[in-house]
Amino acid sequence: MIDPALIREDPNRVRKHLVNRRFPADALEMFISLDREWREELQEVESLQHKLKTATPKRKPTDEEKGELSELSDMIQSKKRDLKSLEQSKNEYALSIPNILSHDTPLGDSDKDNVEIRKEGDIPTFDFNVQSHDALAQSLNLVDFEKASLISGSRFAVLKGWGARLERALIHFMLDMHTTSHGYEECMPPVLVNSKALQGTGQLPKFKEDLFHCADTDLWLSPTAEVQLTNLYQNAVIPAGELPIALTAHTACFRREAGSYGKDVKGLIRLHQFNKVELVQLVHPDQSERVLTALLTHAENILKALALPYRVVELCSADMGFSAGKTFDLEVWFPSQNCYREISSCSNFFDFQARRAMIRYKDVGGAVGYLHTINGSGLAVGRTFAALIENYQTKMGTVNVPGALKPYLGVETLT
RNA sequence: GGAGAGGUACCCAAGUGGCUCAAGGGGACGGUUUGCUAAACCGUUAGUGUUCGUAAGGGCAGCGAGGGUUCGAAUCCCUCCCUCUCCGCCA
Repeated sequence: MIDPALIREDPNRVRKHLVNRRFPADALEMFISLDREWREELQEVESLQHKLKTATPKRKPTDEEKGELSELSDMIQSKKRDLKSLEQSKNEYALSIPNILSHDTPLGDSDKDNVEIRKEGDIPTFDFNVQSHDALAQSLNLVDFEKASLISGSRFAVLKGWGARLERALIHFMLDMHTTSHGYEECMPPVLVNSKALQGTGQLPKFKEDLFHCADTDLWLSPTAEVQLTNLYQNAVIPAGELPIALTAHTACFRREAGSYGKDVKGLIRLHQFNKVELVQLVHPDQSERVLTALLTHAENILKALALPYRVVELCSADMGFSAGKTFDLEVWFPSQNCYREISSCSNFFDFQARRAMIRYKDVGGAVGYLHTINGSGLAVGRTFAALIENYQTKMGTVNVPGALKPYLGVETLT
């Protein structure tokens, strides 16, 4: 949620952000008019409430007094109902307005206008025809898509044998690096979350078609551990001295992928269920810009340790996620596709999520404010798996194990 | 799933319709005393959200959440959530 005071004081600035995002302004305009109406009603109700409070005697009132007070009380009650419904729809619209963009966000119309910041690592050259990761994985018996569709349908995978081992090794390796070298605390949260948590990080109310919902309950399959880790602190007031809070978790993540028919239908790139190691930091507002850079480095360090070529891309105004104010994507090289594909997305949300989830900090002086949240994938495990086997494939159709993973896998080659 | 007991502020806790604009402890903070500490004593401890106001400063809300009854609700009624104990089932 963006600061309602900002909308009241400078609506044009907010309108401009929506234009830059190529985002419709309906919700904003509705909010502005409902908010005005709500505040007028609120003042009236409160002054009537004050009147009732001061006029109510401490002892049994006379019948005459009772009549007057009763009338006043009825009026308050009906006005309160109006106020409540105004407030509800006002809040609904407020929750549907995306975050303000960072001052330095590049402007653009689509993902084509994202800005490449730098490239890292050497793109491997092959003196044979490279195989796609799904062909490789199937020929090496690392994964079985047919069996997965038998039990779960399309866009699921069963990892087997060395495939399962490799996935587990990657998770283990990533968590080890983030906990021992980058200072994150490891967490194992539930993967079922309630709608309040999803609202806190911005998945609800707008994007429920992207989520799996458990029938007859208020439980949803979390699409990213960002939801769990960030919302651990909902309604908290954290002493500034305890910041930053840095958490990492491996979880399964679940996405409907509605509207992505025909996209990445083969392989491990786009599944309904995938593993991800997530990085989340809760920081003092002064620190968020610096911490985003640091967190990006933490994600990059995984790619560097695995010696996978990648590039850093800054998202432009039109491609930015709903809750994010500034985002860097990491894109890893896929030899078979001859292009870079997203493997991590690292964002600064400023106080947007903190406002929704009511996560605040308290300074030594006692001043309370919304803190900033930052998160990123460190990394998407399935995509790392896919990139790894493609980049490390050999002429014989086997896969060399990168040095960093040998302690976890105990073999030099997957055959 | 069945049966019971709970949820009050940083913590413990009193409080079954108006004498409570939530008692009393503990802790924390400030002070008196003191060579220093402790003890004792005195004081502060509702934080927060929201709204009005340039501000100073008002108002309103707030006893797990949401509704209701009432002139008036922590207290009565309804729905829901969470915690604990026992039973059943289960990895």
